[in-house]
Amino acid sequence: MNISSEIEQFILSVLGSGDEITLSRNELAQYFSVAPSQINYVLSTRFTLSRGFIVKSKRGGGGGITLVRIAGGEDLVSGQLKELSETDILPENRARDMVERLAEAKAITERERAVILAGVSDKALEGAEESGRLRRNIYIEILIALMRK
Amino acid sequence: MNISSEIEQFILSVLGSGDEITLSRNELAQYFSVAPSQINYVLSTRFTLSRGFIVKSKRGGGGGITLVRIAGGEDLVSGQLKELSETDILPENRARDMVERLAEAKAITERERAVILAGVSDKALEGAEESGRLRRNIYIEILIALMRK
DNA sequence: AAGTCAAAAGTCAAACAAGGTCAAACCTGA
DNA sequence: TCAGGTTTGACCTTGTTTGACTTTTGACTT
Repeated sequence: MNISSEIEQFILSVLGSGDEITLSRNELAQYFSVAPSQINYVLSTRFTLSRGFIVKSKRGGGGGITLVRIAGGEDLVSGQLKELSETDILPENRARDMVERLAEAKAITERERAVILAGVSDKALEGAEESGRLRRNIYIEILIALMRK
Repeated sequence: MNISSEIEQFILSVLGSGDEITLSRNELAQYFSVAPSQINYVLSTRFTLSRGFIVKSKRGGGGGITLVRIAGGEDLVSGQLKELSETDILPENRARDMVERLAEAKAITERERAVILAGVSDKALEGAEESGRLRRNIYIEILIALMRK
């Protein structure tokens, strides 16, 4: 496993089932012997909004970084549908984050998560023209199905 | 024996009776003194779905290639995978039948059924070239996801 | 109250570390 | 001989790690 993922796991384990944690970028970087900016990398790739986190930070003496896990909104699904109505294409990364978000919020089960991720993966769509548009279509249909259940 | 077959045998012997192995493309290539892309050749000719393997990979630092041997073909899911490995296209009505069979056998839940049907529906794939091939791809990925859970 | 400064955190691009693709060259057995 | 499988290498894409430089902020002077 790479260091970024270890740091992610570490943060998640300290967070436990809580929904907020404050940490020091420099301390964390030192603890893992990496460049401080690596912490930013971890935050921006692993603790994104679409994965259900908000990152707040303050610079200067006594500053720090706070991660907040946001509660699963009741109609995340229709929120995502609305979100999709405003774009033409859906890149794989973004789709993945959206699905993770549903899982995070317990709007879907582990298995459903795996199934949906598989269905909108680059692998599944490989060879297709305009895969971004297609992925959006597929995901929209899936969201509609979820909403009806 | 050619080098590709030797590499195949080597991988199989390391895999032994296990059903999963992770390897490094570069290391393996170096070990056999071949071009790294030869490993891709071996994977794509020897470790195919129809021979009972799925290949996953990740690029970048900490990346690697994982081979998974799929179950012998007793259960419905791997049976369907095998079935699909023998065709190029999957029309919507046939996909629907296959999904219904899974639901019938309780291999998937009601919601999973709805999600999968949505994902492989004509509606979702509307506008795509070669929707039959695409649908087959998507359904294969979904089956693989189901199998791994 | 204003100025200074060190202690945070942020940004960004380059380097590094995988794996992927594709086509040309190369074998080899009917 | 020649078609099909094999081997190689040049170039591509994605994900990670590092470091130099910038910005913000609170505490401490004056």
